[in-house]
Amino acid sequence: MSWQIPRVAVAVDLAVLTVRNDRLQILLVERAIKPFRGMFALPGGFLASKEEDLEVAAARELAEETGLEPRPLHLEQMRTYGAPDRDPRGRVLTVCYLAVVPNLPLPVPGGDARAARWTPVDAVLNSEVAMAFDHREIIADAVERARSKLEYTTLGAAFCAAPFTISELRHVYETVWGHKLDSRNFHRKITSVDGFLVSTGERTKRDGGRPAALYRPGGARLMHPPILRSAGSSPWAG
Amino acid sequence: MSWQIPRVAVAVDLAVLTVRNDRLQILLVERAIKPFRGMFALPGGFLASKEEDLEVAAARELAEETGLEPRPLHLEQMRTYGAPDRDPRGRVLTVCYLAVVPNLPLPVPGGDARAARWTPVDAVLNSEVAMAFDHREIIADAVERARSKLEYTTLGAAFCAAPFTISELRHVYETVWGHKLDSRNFHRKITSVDGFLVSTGERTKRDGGRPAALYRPGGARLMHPPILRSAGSSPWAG
DNA sequence: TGAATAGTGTCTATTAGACAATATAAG
DNA sequence: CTTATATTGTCTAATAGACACTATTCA
Repeated sequence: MSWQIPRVAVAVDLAVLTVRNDRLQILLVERAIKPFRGMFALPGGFLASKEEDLEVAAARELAEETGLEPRPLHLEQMRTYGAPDRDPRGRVLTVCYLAVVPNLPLPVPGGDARAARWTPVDAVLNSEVAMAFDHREIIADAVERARSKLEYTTLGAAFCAAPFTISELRHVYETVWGHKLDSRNFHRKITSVDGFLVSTGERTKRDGGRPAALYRPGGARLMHPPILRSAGSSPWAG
Repeated sequence: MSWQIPRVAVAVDLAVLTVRNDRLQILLVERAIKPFRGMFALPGGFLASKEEDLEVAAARELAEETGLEPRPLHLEQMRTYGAPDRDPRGRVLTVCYLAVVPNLPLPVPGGDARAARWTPVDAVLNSEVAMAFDHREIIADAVERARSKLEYTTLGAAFCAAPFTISELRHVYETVWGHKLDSRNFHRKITSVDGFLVSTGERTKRDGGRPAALYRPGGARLMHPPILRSAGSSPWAG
């Protein structure tokens, strides 16, 4: 079976999203080598060996390129990009993964990690950042996937470091969707979804204002019925 | 860039779904060659050349293996499967596509087409059919994807040959979801979604019963708000 | 006390689901 | 007419969204 079958290089790329400074941001690396040198790209790389599993490669790249540990709360395969001309070096298929992480300290360049930086997705989608390959379209897909999944899954919790408050979770929704939500209706809705949040019994110590209850993610992955983003929202002011 | 990068064989597989004889069915081919010979598999195959686009390969395989023409109303990339041991011949990555087609005449084997047959997905998922590779899991993913997409997209129309009636569309929903829907509420809901259906002005000639209005698919791809499958349904009797 | 944030209660417009009633065909 | 299917209408329970109000902290 190995005679005339074409074999292609396979890469794994990561769209790592977080909410940081009131903006949805994505982790980018500056390319140090030739095609698109000096431009920005998604962290990723070729399979380490012919036997490496895709998910393993994705987790490895995330750690290698960014120093991010422990593993993200959420890592899912998104889509495979395979246009014949997407890489000037030749045919490269890239299997893209969507990762969602809390607002972590910026990884320090050096060592194994390349220079990785958080960049607001708006800047990328508005073409204010020079992107390598077809990575701008990939990022657009990733953002839309994340926005959509907030509606009907518990993905939002993956943006929050546990334990977190309902306000923090709402802030994630508002930032990713780009518009304000009513805090009281959001509170009622979220707490009514079975298995989304588990109360820790603890409360925040605030500097003014009533302390908020702290939660960690529950086991539920799907939210039913969903929170739909289109209806009943005020325009974003932040 | 071509020195130590591992290169792998890339295949494209198709999960082609239709509604036929009141059941959700999938197109399978019987394997004529060695790994898993005599077992059933999804139609598909390796990239024809190192330059072939993935979507093009998917469309080509569909025509080649099944004789199905013209192209399906719906063809979308679903997921890439890449477990290192999923193919005993060596590392093979398969990019899977979900296709949805109307109830077409069974393709005739012979010529370019291999022996392809429609098989109820229940039989596959209940392990009543011997499946090659990891194709049973792929089919489970495809079925879940289709069930889910009926909720919030206009995918259901892709199961119907235009022009079609609202009853035919409802029958698709009932068959894919496995439970009855209220015909009157369904009618009201579907016709209220802007761009889902376009009336042709024609009506069916029935053999008893009021003639039904005929529609063709509108341009809309998303349905908002969605029709959720969990709520308010009577158990399936057919 | 006042400012700030968390959380609960209430009202209303909309929607989903059950189901009655009417419309239009074939025998 | 009866049977069969399509389509419209009506009622009701549940839900989403707006928003008043209470609760609990800090200064």
